[in-house]
Amino acid sequence: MSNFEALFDYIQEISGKLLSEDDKRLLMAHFKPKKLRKRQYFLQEGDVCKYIGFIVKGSARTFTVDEKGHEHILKLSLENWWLADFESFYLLTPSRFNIEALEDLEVLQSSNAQIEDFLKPIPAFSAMANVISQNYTIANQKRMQAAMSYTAEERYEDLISNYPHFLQRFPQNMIASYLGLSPETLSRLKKNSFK
Amino acid sequence: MSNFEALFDYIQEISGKLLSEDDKRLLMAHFKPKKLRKRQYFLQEGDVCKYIGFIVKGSARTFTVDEKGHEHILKLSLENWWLADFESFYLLTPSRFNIEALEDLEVLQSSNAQIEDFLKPIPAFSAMANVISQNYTIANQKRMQAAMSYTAEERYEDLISNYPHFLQRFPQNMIASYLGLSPETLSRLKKNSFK
DNA sequence: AAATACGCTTGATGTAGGTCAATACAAGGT
DNA sequence: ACCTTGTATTGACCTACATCAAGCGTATTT
Repeated sequence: MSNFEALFDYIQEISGKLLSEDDKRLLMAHFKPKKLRKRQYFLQEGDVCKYIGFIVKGSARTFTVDEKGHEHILKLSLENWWLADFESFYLLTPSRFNIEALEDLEVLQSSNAQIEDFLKPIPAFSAMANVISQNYTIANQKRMQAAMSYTAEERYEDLISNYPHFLQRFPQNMIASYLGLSPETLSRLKKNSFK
Repeated sequence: MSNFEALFDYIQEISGKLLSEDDKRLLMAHFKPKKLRKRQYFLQEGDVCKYIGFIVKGSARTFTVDEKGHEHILKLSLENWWLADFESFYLLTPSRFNIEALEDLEVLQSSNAQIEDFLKPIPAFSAMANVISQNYTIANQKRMQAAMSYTAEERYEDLISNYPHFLQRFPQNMIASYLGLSPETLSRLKKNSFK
């Protein structure tokens, strides 16, 4: 038995609507619990992202590998976040991203086709989908602006104030990559900001 | 009389659905034509973005000004694109962005409240909204990845292949800012890639 | 038609942050 | 308990790109 309550609570909170017992049954029938151990991949570059996952427990990173072999983390994800490469998921194209568990991971996953099945019948779910897509658009806009206008130090301070728990959950080299910095630079930057 | 046909065509093409005559009347009643001359602002930093605009003719830039007074262009927009700071528009918070006409601009604009009025009644419109939000998410993901993983030159080549018409419509210094480069760097970069 | 502003290029110089390498320590696996 | 692997720090050096400044051609403005 897996924790569907986390998913139900999440949908109800984000959408501001209640789920009926039928809704819940429908969700339980279409979302499958899946466990990944640390280091396992939820998605590998080149594969189509067939599933979207809701994180019940654990953490993950979404990253690319460039031609020089360097990794770039685009997203760090925790409990109550969705896990997917949306481009690949929506368009069914091969993904350029890897998604890897950073801690043992429990997700509830569902396929593109199945999601369509309850977008219409469950009003709370489609309301949630709309809110999320708004939030994503906003977050992306902010992140893009930060990447363009802020210095490394400002971006780090931004992270501290917006996602303070990241510092506890993710090692510093992951944070550095997420900020677009080398681990050395982040280390130095922290030292200087403390004097 | 203004060109609503462009808007109708756009909605129908993106959504894959037809608009009824009633739909069209509803849209015409709620979207108002607005003209801006080159250099005029569609949105100013600090104001709430009350309107979303559909560009019928012309072009615009969305940019921020940092504390050193430097401008950073986040978006360049042309015909058949939507114009808004979605964060401000959705949440009704003061915007950090400016949106300025780069050429004489004709838009069809509507307020947040009015948009809600036809999200439900016009199926083609809500289908379009969903597709657009998907496209935005995808485009943002790509852009973020490009900003993190690519060099200046790669980003420029990316732009050439994805938006070749940008080079005709926007001056080079705007392109540079959009790519996160100084105008001098872009100029040099072009010279080198031609040998 | 003159005056002004704007956009592009080129050169000289500056700097934020990357790369490489060494060390130290903590954590997991067997 | 040992060995391996991952993570953080620090120093020396490097590079991509920014900044500053000057010159030039082409639009705009008056």
